[in-house]
Amino acid sequence: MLKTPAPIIDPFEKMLGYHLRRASVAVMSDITRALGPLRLKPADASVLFLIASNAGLTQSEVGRALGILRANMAPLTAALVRKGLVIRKRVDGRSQALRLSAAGESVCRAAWEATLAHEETMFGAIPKAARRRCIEDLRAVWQGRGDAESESDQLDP
Amino acid sequence: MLKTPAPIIDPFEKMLGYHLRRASVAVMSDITRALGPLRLKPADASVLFLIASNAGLTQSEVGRALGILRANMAPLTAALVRKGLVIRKRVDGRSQALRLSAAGESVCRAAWEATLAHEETMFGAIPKAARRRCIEDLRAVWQGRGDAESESDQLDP
DNA sequence: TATTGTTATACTCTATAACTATA
DNA sequence: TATAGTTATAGAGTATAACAATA
Repeated sequence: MLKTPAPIIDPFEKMLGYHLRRASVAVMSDITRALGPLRLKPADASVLFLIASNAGLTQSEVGRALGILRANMAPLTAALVRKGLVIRKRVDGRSQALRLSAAGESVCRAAWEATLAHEETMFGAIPKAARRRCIEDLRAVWQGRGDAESESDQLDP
Repeated sequence: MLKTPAPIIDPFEKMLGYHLRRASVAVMSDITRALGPLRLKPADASVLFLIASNAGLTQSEVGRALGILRANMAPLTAALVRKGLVIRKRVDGRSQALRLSAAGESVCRAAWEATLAHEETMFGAIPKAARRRCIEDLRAVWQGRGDAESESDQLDP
């Protein structure tokens, strides 16, 4: 008889929170890798995607929609401007409207392709209908205010 | 006519990865709050849960099962031992078998209750069957090796 | 030669506080 | 008085490298 290592009992078998966390870590790791060649981090790409769909949003509005604090939006946005991907325009004396430059549009399209490919890599095995249901359930989870830090202004209000 | 702020278009509507991330952040925030009174962080609780179900696992085995690096398991375990929740026993000259102390059992039970309550708070609106399917899909996502760092030894092999 | 446990350390993310200038 | 943007900084969490002791 071969001494096989005792199988580990999994106490997390029925915990959605645990699997959510592990999956999120794996997904973040893969999307980071996928965006690497474009010199974008996931947060950068999310900002590009959002202002591509909503030209003219201010920095604060973008931050609120994405759950990124103003204090962290400042250097993030500054870096995108410095790279020539995003254009800032004072609209109000204190607010900055954001839009993509031509280069930004191009990089944004590439990032979008990479993201779609990444989604297929990670979730391709999940039937589309199940994926859609999962998305709606998860949206309810994070929009349902388990959050404290949200100042009440998010996507899809 | 009242000037209503233009509704924001959501480019992440069909992205499972994005919703996974947002939900995970909300869930981590809430479980951190729920475990706070027990002076446990989520990683601490996950270690307690695992060795409660598998007394005698070594530090490295626990780390591999939970996706925590050996280098980070060392101070984490040391803190649990210092608090009197976990007992270390040299089993091999280099390996340490871990088990819960009586106090550890008690705190672990309380943490388990808190976690179940947290799961109901966060996911109570999702029907059990859908929750179960979601868990299985997510398990496949993170066990499916989108991961690089995993040294191939995880729960439920 | 590979593994365990450990220390030290670096890096990224996220959070808080404080400030200014506008509204 | 509240908001936008900014800076500085602190704190988690996670990562790598190196080492001693053991298998």
